[in-house]
Amino acid sequence: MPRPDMRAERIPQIIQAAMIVFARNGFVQTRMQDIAQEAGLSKATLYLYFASKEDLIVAILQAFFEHGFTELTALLSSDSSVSASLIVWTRQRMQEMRENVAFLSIGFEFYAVAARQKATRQVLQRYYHHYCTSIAALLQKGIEQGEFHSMDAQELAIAIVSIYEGLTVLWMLDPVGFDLVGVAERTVQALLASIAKSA
Amino acid sequence: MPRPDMRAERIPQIIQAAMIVFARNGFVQTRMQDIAQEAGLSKATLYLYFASKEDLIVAILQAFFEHGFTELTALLSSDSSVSASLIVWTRQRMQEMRENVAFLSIGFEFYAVAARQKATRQVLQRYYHHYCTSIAALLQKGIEQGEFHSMDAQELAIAIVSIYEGLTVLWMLDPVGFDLVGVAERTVQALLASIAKSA
Amino acid sequence: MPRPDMRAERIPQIIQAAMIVFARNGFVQTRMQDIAQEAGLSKATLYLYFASKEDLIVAILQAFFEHGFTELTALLSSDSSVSASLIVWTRQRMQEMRENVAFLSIGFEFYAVAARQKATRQVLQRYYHHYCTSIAALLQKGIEQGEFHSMDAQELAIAIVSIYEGLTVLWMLDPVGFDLVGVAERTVQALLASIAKSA
Amino acid sequence: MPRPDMRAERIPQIIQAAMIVFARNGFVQTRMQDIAQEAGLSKATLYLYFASKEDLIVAILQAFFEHGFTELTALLSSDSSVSASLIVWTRQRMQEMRENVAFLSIGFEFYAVAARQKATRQVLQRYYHHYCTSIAALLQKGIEQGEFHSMDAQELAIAIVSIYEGLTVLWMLDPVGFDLVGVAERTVQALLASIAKSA
DNA sequence: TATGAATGAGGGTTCATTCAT
DNA sequence: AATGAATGAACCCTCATTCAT
Repeated sequence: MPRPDMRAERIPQIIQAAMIVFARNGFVQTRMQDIAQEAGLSKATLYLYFASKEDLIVAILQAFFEHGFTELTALLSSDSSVSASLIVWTRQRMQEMRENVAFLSIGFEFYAVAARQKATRQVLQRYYHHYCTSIAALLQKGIEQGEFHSMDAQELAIAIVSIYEGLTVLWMLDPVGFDLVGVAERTVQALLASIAKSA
Repeated sequence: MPRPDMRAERIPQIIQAAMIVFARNGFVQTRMQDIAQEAGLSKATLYLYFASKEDLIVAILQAFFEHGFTELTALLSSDSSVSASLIVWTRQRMQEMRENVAFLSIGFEFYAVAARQKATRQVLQRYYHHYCTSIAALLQKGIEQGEFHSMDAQELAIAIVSIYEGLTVLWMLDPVGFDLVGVAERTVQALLASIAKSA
Repeated sequence: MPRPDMRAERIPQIIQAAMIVFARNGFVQTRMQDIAQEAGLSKATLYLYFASKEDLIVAILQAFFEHGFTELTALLSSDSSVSASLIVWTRQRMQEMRENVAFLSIGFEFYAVAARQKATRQVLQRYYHHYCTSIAALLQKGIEQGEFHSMDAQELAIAIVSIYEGLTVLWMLDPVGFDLVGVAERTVQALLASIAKSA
Repeated sequence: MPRPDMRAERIPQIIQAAMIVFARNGFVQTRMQDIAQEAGLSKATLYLYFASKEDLIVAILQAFFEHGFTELTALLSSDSSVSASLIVWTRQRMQEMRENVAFLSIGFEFYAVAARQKATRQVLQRYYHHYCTSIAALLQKGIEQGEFHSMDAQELAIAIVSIYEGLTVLWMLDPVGFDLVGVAERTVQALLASIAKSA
């Protein structure tokens, strides 16, 4: 078993390589050999750091879906209006999608795995639950500050996150068909308008 | 090559069986043997009707993404208001999703394949383009009939379809977390309200 | 089981078709389907006339290597000199090779099978034994008629037949490299000259 | 990809094993499993050294038909008479055939393949062309040294090589029927006698 | 007599994983 | 710590053969 400092160097190197080839060819069609080659290591070396291909996929699952939403919760203490905050968040989020377009296929493949495998589904469920709850907290703040009418904040949060996910799918299919960031912004804007107290 | 009447019987039988096991195990992990067993046929018989596993997947791709939107275009000649029509459509569509939950994973797997493969991407792109265009036509009718303010019908259609897709993802992850049909209806309602003339 | 008259029609039809595709693709690579298609019949029909692919190959083996040498033995009663007879035979035999070039590969494949399988080897052995013996009888006649010196007729016959076989191999490899008939004639001529009594 | 020194060990080992089972069962009927077993390796290991069964057959084709004729060309500078040289060569060649009788079927199978496949045919054609040309050079030397009358050396070379090939076929069919080496020697002797000057 | 339909038994090739060095 | 070498377990696809009609 490699020493900690070696692991700290190799593990991100391998995950990075795996993501590149997984994105290109899918989890199952990607061979350990492909990952090794992309990482500039030998196949056997991968097994020093990950017990199996499955383990490596789990590590990537975590990298994708097990981070917090610090930026989002930070907006809770922002001075801006909630509407403005959410629009900023929407823009940032969509820009991020656009920049990571090369890895979108990995996310979609995780959707497919989640739809059949409980363990993966739970990871994604926690992630999106946390995500929606963070958005809902913002919306709740808007209600409390008199910016919005009273409404089901959790439900609207789900709708907003759904828009992010759904637009990403359509945009992946036809990246020049519409402006991902613009449509997202305007759609969220429209939903917020529907709950805004007459300014 | 089997006769047309035999093909008419076997092909749906095989596609049905394939969808069941593909949904359970994914395209790549599913063995032709599994499909044969599910269909109550021998492996070799599958090859009388489909030249390869690839071909069978393409047939399912078409079953999923190459039908028209006759019900949707029928709404164009409906006497109801466009808003009412769209809500009805939304409800039907989401109920359909709920009923076909067992096959959702196939759809997600096609997203993943589409993100990597141009041919599959083009099929889905055509499908969603047609879908959005059909919705946009309805919205346009609403504008012309004075039901809606003028707006970018295509963009709003994209937003609506995105809501369908995005909500389906979140709901698949947590089917008891929210009411798929209800949230969809109310979210679409809210978007339509934002363009409605004189409420 | 088909009636005799049907068999008399179908069996040559099938053998003919089989020879064409066997010549093109070899025994093992040729599928019963290929033979059926070439014969304009269905696969199952072949089995009405031949119990197995093996049986069909045996039938072709017989067609190739189980006929007599009536023309050759006829030369025994010819008035011509043995030398002249053998030259004529050589010419005819080589012309025949040239005309049946399309089927040469079948003969070579039988050599290969004979080299590994006793049963096939015995068929070919009988054939060539008979062939050499017929030639030897002619040579013997030449000795008795005072045309040739005494010599080992069987051995010279083997040499002559070997020349036929060997030249055919080389000519198949490079049909424009030399004149099959001419070289065969002149070589046999040279061998006969070496045993001719000074005319 | 294994290192050169490992390859140098494994490749001959595999080729040797393949030749043994190919000779016994033919190219197509031989399974990679059979070769692996004969070589004492696993099936998958074969694929570390040969990309396919086809590749392995090509390697054997080369081993059979792509070596030079150094011994033969060496005879060009011999002091012996050309006749004596050719008789020595004939004897050596036939003894070699007798010793490698176990592999004769491979050679015949290559004839069959050559008769159907241009690529293989070209390899054999080059081989025999080179072979005949080397013999012809010897004969030409005999002419120039006054040992032989003028004649078509290339044609006679073809005849001599044909005798080797043809006799091998007949001898394979009936190894006790005649003395391969003796008949070859005496037949070549007879042909040489027919062109010898003043014996 | 003929064949459409079906299938059991394979065979070539791939690949995740292991292990000796 | 790293890897060259090896392999067991699969998996797709093929094909000779059978049989009901």
